[in-house]
Amino acid sequence: MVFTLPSRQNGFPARAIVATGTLTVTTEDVTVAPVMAAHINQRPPSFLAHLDDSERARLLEFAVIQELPRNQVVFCAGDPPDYVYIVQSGRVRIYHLSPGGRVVSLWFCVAEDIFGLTELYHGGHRQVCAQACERSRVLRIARADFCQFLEQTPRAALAALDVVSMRLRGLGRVIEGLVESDVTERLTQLIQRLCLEYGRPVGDRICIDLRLTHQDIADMIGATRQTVTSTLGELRRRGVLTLRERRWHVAQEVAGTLTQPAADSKPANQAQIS
Amino acid sequence: MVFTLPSRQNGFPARAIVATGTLTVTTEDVTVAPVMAAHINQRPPSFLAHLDDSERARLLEFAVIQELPRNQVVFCAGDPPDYVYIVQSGRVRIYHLSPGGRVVSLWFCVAEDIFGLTELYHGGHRQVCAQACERSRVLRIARADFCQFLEQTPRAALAALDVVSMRLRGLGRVIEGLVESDVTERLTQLIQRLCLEYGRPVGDRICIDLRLTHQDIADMIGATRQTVTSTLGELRRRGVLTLRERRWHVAQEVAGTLTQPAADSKPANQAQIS
DNA sequence: GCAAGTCTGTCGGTCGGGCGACAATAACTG
DNA sequence: CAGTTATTGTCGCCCGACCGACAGACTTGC
Repeated sequence: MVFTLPSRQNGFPARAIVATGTLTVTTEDVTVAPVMAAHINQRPPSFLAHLDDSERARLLEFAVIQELPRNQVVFCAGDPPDYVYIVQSGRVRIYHLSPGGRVVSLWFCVAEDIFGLTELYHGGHRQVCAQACERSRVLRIARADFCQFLEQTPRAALAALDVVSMRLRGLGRVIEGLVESDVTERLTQLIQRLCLEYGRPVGDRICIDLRLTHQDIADMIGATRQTVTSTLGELRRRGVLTLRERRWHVAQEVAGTLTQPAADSKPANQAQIS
Repeated sequence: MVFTLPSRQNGFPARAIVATGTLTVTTEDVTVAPVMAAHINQRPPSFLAHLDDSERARLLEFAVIQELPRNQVVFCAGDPPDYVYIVQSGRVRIYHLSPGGRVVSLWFCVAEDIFGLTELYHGGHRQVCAQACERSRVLRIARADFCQFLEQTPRAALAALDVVSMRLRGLGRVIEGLVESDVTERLTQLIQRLCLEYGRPVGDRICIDLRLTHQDIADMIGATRQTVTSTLGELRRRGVLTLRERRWHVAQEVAGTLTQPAADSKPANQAQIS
């Protein structure tokens, strides 16, 4: 059973293995200069990582393992939110399907990430769609069970709050980028974000074990496939990006130019007291 | 002490009283045809509304009342997240200040809304700014106290989760709009959203007790002030909006066109099984 | 291993909307 | 009430990016 989306005739091709050790790099991955190395894998602790062993064991009693073939849709906007999911392996894309048929990727879930909990309470129907980017395995937990677990496990509820907060902050940044920046800048910021969250140091560079098509990237930064292609090409031509042995390298000075995660917001704009 | 932002020389002028009874309409408010009336004030229950009396009382023991003059900045991106706030009266804007000095409004907090909790745990510094749109009163709770309260009060933690989830969904929709729609559409959707969240039935129409400048609106939908002005004017000219006695009226068929809150996502895009 | 399908790369045409500028009106403030 | 400041309304220029189209490279499945 393979799903096909209206906006493109094939399924989603990205199928990297992320955040776990194994990785199969077949075509492209993104690499960054050493200046970034210190910040690599600053990926926030996942939901499961917040729990201790006994809590985790208790939660997993409710769980059912579900195998997802590539491109399998887990749920779709409008579905009743009957389950919560935790990724064991693989990668799941959370996205909107706009009325125009456009895919708008919001974020990816990798190992240990939880998804589907946003609509738990007053959510009504699902607001977003979830689809496996690659062959994946997820744990499925019934909504009622999960709610009960959260009520009995304060730390878990706070963990969930933390995860959702993190995503909220992420989307805020995306909005800021969409409003403020042009495609080149959004693309640069995306590369940096991917480095920080999914980067893995390889020699003096950082490798991202994602295999995203230009269309995937376009869906993430709100651009068209063509623009992404040409912008990527232009960055390469300008020396900002270089493509060697099918791997992307980012020039050091550019990585420096990119805004750092925490301390960037303050300096540029100072409110004046009158 | 009045704050002025670099991007505009004056402060923020919006100063409506919202969601509580009192209202001072001086210039403009938005009104919608009766078709919407059934959905008015579908504003999700606020954080405080989730709590019972004893829980609320216990929380308020930690609280300190803080009066905010108009345009007072509560916190700014980069600040340490030492407090959580609950609005008692007035209105607080949560926004990003982009490197270019642009204001990007994410959402507003009105009576009983909580804000500043997104950075409670792994947030590091504040990611967003908060500023009183008008004279407001907020309750300030120290971070440690609030954390402790959440740990001891599972329902409160879930309430917080619910509130943050709601906002997450909201931002997802905003992103979808930014990617998919042009300014006219985004503006229409904004008006509808405002009707649903802040609308108050007046006669056969619905009144929004917000006083937003075109600039405010532009900051919310990612457009320029000029474009908002002309788009608003064009909608009026096309009969979609009419400005009578300084109040906006939305034609009924247009209100019908607008996507309804819950059941809109399904019909347009159906994934095909291959 | 060949054929079908997918992805990358490139090129004009077109246009929405940003930007600067300026006038007119409305809203505050002393 | 008068002067100042904020807000609305309008215009023209111009650029970034969308859109359609197509060729070549790569991947995948039979």
